[in-house]
Amino acid sequence: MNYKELADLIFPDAKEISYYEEKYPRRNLKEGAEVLRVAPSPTGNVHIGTIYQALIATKLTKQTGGVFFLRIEDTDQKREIEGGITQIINALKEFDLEPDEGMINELESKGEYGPYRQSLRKDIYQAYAKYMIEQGKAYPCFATPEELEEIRAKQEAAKVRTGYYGVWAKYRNLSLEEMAEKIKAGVPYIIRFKSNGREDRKIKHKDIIKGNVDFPENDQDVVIIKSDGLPTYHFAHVVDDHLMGTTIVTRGDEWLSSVPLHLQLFQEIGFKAPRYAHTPTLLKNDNGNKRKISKRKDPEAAASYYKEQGIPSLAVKEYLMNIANSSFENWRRQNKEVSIDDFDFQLNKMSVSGALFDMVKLNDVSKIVISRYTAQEVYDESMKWAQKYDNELVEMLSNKEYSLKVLGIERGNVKPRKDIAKWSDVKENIIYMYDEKFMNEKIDYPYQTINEKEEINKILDLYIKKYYNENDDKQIWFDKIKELSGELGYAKEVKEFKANPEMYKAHVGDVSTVLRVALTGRTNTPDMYEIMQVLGKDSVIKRLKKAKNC
RNA sequence: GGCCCCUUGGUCAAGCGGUUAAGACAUCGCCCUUUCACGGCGGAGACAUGGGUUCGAUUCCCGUAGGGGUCACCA
Repeated sequence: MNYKELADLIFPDAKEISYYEEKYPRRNLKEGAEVLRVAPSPTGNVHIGTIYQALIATKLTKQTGGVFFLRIEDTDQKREIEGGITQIINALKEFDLEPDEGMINELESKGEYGPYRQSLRKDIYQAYAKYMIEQGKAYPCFATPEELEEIRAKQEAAKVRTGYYGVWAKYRNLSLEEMAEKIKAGVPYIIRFKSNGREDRKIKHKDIIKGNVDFPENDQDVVIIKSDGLPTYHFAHVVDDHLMGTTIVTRGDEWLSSVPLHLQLFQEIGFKAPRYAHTPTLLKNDNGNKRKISKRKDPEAAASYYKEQGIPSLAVKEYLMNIANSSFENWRRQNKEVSIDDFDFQLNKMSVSGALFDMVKLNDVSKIVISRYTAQEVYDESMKWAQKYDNELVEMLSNKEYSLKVLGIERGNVKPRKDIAKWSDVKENIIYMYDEKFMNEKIDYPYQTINEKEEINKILDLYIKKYYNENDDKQIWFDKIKELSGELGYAKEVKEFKANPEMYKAHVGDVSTVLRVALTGRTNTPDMYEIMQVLGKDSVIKRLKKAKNC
């Protein structure tokens, strides 16, 4: 019995690896072009970290003329959920991060290096596992879960490292005949890597983000093919990223500690290893402690959360880009109108430590992003959001022509309004502009300085009868409010009032506030002149009268 | 516990042996001839800690503390 015969016994039908090496030739890309991928598992809610990785990958591949592909890592069938792949694809689409290659639905893919779904690549992994066995670099292991548990218990008692390595690897040194015999007898087994590493030797790794990191060599005989015939992550990573021509592996830094294993695997199987970039984890503040954003506990971990909240995906992307390269912020301020694609992203400028995901800052980014939208865009996006989450808003917006005017207030000028951070803010921001809402509601008018009913009515009356004219331009309109103020004993200028407070009842600002509150039911609104223009004469009069009669 | 990573204001962060230690968000004050949202100006606020190395350390080295990750037939 030799290695070849053992390999044939275990994988009788597996092809030679030369078949796959020819089928998936090295990519022919121009110098400097990078190939990156995002490789999520279809386990449910898409994690915001996946979006983060995809953002980085698209930036880098677009900048270098490379390829960005999506690979589905579904080798753990227990954790898989139905429709998981579709969710991932849709999430990437939502954020406008569509891959050049990869799965396009649950079963099909585009690109020459597929399948891009690991469970569909079983024969490929087995061919390479067979090759490893032929080389004497992998072997069948017959340890049962109980045996493994026993080994662990002994190791813990002896206070040594746990794991399947060295003298603890009890099936590693079985003779080939013994192995064959057990297999023929039907004893269950899995395939393990036969590590030649030594824990007392160091390997050096240069990570694009983390820099130089030294580790002890890997000496664990890790499982490469599980009992269901599918590979573990480690083996799939090595085979796939080799075959698919990945040049830079970006992944969360929870993977950093398996770099020694992966490098060793690449070397032993005879592939050139990719470069690695381990990205810092997105953290959140949990009662004063930082911790990883968790899919289970934190709603904001789900990529879908932002859509539900009505935060534009572009805002999320800009925020993430901010975390990735802090110079983005400065660049953005100087390049307000151009696409995020034009920003020159640098992997090696990423921070090495994890960043707290800051919703407040996201909010700010989002306000700026939305402030650049036209009224039409705000309308379309709000409507799209409302149709899913807020019927009342749909109802309001269905008066399109009017809504466009409302949303257009103080928009599109040099200093656009920045009061909407998410589409769910829209309703509250504009609801008072709709007569069918405003006129039928009981309004608590929050008058400020001037708050006696009689005085208020005097102002409103005089304004309606003598001063209000819907055709006035802004200057005249305001001059009239000043005159009205003067007529009733209020200072026409605030400064004037401050200089001689005893001479006046109050000032023009206070009078304006009365009008504002009467008109809108609130003290804080956008520019009152524009509001009155949008409302139109009938509505203005109606509203002032309603306030009077309250 | 072993191994590995990290540590600049409340948060994100520039910095890469000599700086008045940038900037953004948040916060506070003032201004922007009516509020708000903007915008402008300004304030408060930081190099975890102890040793080295050096003429000089936020920056380099070592220790300590704190935080994080990882040690599966999960990824």
